[in-house]
Amino acid sequence: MGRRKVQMKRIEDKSSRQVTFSKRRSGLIKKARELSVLCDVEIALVIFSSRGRLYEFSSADGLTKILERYRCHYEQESEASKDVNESLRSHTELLHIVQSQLEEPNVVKQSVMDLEKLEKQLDMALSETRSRKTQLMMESVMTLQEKEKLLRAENELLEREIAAMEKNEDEGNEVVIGFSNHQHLGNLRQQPTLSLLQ
Amino acid sequence: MGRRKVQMKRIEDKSSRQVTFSKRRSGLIKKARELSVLCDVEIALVIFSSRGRLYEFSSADGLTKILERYRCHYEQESEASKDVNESLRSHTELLHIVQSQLEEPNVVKQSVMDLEKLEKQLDMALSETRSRKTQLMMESVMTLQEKEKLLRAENELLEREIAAMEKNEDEGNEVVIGFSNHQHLGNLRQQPTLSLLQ
DNA sequence: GAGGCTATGTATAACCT
DNA sequence: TAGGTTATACATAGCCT
Repeated sequence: MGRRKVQMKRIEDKSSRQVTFSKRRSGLIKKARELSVLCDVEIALVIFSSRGRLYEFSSADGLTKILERYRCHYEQESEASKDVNESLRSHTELLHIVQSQLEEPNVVKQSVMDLEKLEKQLDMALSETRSRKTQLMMESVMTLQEKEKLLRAENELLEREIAAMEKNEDEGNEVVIGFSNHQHLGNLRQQPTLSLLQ
Repeated sequence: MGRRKVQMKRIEDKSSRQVTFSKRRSGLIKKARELSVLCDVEIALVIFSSRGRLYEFSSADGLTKILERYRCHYEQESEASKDVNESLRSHTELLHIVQSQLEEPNVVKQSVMDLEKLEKQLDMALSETRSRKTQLMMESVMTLQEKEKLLRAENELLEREIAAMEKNEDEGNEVVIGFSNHQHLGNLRQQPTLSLLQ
């Protein structure tokens, strides 16, 4: 879109990066606005410059309201909104189902009782997923606490050994404490960091 | 950008609006991604289709960063759950409206649109509460992981000292390795176990 | 409805002031 | 550092399958 094709990687030159940021930012916001107008959809766009300055576009009041909370602490919230959206997705999907049910002409006659039933089912599915997530996290925490305990134990053992060695040093004796098991937790070291929470 | 210049107003034809939405949406997300990469900035883009489906782009940062930044949002939790209750009430109310006006297609459609809006609000409130809980748990996990790291570091240090002592033993030399800092993580021991997850 | 095609309108990279 | 110009690369409107 310019004199030359540009590689899709961070622009190293600070000056051109700044210029590109300024130009493309306004371009992006313009396009966001166009999309929201042309297609009558709600859009929220948040851009944090590397210096922490916030630029945003929002077509919806609701989203603006949420984004306002982000404004006070700048960079913090781009991530948060992602998380929210993630949680949001499943529920939105369910809403979509409800919606399509409502829009189907033959289903319009469906009673609200049925709709409420459907919603209850959807809610159940949701809370199931939610509690599963919670469970995974709890397990992760428990495992980590267990690890901590083991590491502390090992640590204590090692310190005792050192203390014993020091003592023997002082007394001019040989070290007699065995070293056979201060590595008994070695396998722990090989375990990759838990990633249940991604 | 196409065969003809397009007026900046809502596209009335439903079909072309849908097509345009699809095409421009992907274009917008592509550009958002490019901007985040080229200029190394954080971007969050959220798009709700008129049917309530969510599309998003987010230049994601590390988990740790998210947690660090999320702390300031704690106060808003109670507010969020309040919103939830409020929205739930309105939601039920809307369902009743739908029920009472099932015979009138036009009104139903309008109510559905209202419902959709309300659902979105509800959804956001819910998500916020949910993600608040998630954040707390994740923070706990992160803290524990940090602890683990420190303990491992301490452990390694202790083992090195022992190895050094052993070596000196074998060579009949005195122990010369200092013990001044193998306790530098001692304060960690005094910290009570986190109990954020109760 | 999703993809592919092309003519055409836009965005923008490199310059310039 | 910002804003204007121009040559190009890119996005996409209208069509078709």
